[in-house]
Amino acid sequence: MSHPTLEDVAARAGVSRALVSLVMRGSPKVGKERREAVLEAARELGYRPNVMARSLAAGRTGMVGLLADLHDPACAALHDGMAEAAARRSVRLLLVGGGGRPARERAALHQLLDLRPDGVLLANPRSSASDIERAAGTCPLAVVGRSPRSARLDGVTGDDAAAVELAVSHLAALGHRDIACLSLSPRPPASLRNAYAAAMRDAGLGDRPIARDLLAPPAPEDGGRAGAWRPSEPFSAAVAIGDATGAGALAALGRTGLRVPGDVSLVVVGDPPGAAAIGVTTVAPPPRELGRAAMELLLDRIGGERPEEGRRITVPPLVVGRPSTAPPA
Amino acid sequence: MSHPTLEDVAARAGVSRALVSLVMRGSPKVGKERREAVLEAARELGYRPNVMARSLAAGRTGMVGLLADLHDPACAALHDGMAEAAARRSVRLLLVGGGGRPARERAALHQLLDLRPDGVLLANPRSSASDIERAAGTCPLAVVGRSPRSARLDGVTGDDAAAVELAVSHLAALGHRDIACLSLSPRPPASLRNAYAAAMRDAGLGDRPIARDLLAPPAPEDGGRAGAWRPSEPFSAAVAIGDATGAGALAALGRTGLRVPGDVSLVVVGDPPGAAAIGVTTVAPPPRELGRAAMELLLDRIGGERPEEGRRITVPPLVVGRPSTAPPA
DNA sequence: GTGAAAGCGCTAACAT
DNA sequence: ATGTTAGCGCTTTCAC
Repeated sequence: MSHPTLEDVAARAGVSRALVSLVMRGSPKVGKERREAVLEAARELGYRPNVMARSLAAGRTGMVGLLADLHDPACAALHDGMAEAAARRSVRLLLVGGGGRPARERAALHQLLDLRPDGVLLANPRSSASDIERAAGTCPLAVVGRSPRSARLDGVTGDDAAAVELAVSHLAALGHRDIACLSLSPRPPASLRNAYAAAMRDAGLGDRPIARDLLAPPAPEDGGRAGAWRPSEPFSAAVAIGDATGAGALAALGRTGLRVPGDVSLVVVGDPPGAAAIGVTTVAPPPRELGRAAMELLLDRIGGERPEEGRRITVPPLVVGRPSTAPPA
Repeated sequence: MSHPTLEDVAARAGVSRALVSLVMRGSPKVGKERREAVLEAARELGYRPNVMARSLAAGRTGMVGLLADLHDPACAALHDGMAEAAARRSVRLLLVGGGGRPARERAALHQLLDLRPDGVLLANPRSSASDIERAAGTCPLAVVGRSPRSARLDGVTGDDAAAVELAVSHLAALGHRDIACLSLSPRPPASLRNAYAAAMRDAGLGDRPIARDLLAPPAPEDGGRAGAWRPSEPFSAAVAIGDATGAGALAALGRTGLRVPGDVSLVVVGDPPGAAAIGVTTVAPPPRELGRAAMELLLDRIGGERPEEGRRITVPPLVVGRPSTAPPA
């Protein structure tokens, strides 16, 4: 028999279906005698409860859905943290791949909600605020990675400003004094500019404007040849804000004769793909921790807490030291 | 109403439940009039069919489960290929994270099977052959990434020997003549040794033994200082077999004065984490293609095909050229 | 074409 | 402590 049912087990153990159901759910009010008989029969038959049937009857599914982009390298650690927290409360974690594009994510979200999970976790969602709010009307929901737009939603995020400060103080502690700050964004948020300036001040250093690129193009007389790029200002270390900026900074440095970390130390605020492989120091909230916190928020809500205001958790950043940082030459 | 049911829709449209069910499943034998009324009512109510109830009644869930290790960088592309093939047949793809450790994978597999998916895909499974076979007894199953032990199971894999040959011929085409071959494995499979030898012969070159390390330690008189490692044999290019070997080779080259690709070109057979970020040329089967093929195998089986012998698909390797390879100096 | 009736496998009162 | 009875929301014969 490929899929024995509760009834099969009951028949084999010589008891009623309800009794088997109680045993399977570990009810304390079943005699030791019968319990063992039931367990024995179930084992012999290779019985496994049908989650669908159970959910339908119970009105809860016992599972939490995660919508995430598998291409995000932090996704695995995020999932680990969630799985860990879920396991502690014996909740099953199911993943559907959002895949980045909003249209695909929307479809995936629907697919997830159709399963009637007890709750939903959205990792770095790209969906519209209204889609997310509609979903939240359907079942408990928490957002991780970005701040949810609606104030009623629970969310777990990192703290970019704290990360910038930490990056600067890390470099300062290493002995750097000329610490530049890079951002691809044409106008970085004031919070980040302030964080950089404040951290430099705290370290007793003077800040400079946040730049999009610290390397001036080769002078015409150089003939534009590779290797002729030079720093537009002297600096021995740089903080690149954001994954894209980090990648760009590395590429830019690669075009110069500048060695990392020999000539310049580099810290990326964020967690770009391949950071570990490339050996670049990063400052970011540990994704595992983000996941754990989000799952806990969600489980609280599933457990019955229904605060009017969404709760927000901020996970402090951590420095992951890699070979791209060293004391100045 | 948070979750309107079929009945709610029926009431609103003034028809019977069965009629709504037919419409929802796109049956052709419903009058245009009533169909539109039903669709309208469903839309107004925001009706979404309950997958659980539907599966329970229909005896199929319309979903396939994927068990994969999210930490595997190829996982995302694998999933994309599967999702693409699944979407064409309107099957939902659900992921549960195996997480590498066999115990955890075992639990995840059970969790997946408890959902009664129409089929299961195992990506690089570490589970025991007996666990896998037991699972295959439960529902259609296909293995991707490794060859399934049992001959009765469907499987999709790459072709390591072909990849080695392709790597060698790629380097030969670039103009390399001294092409070494590295493997961390103490005794690489004969198929790989032969593939390397054959490819060298085809290129009109002489092969050499596969080595675990091509860099001799510094001679004692050097005082063991970094940068003193030297090639134990002259070579201008190397093929590293396997992710771990690739990482090791890069690290080893990093300890020397040897530049990549200036002094030596490197090709990794496999797809180590961060290969793209690091800029190392790889030769491997495109993971997306592996996923697509596996899903198609599975859907055939779900569709009713039940060949006695498991079917095997081999996806040919592809060269992904990156900066670690260049013509010899 | 349309509706009524019988489950799918399980849980959760409610009896006993 | 154990069995009985209704459903959960849907699909699927089978009559009309």
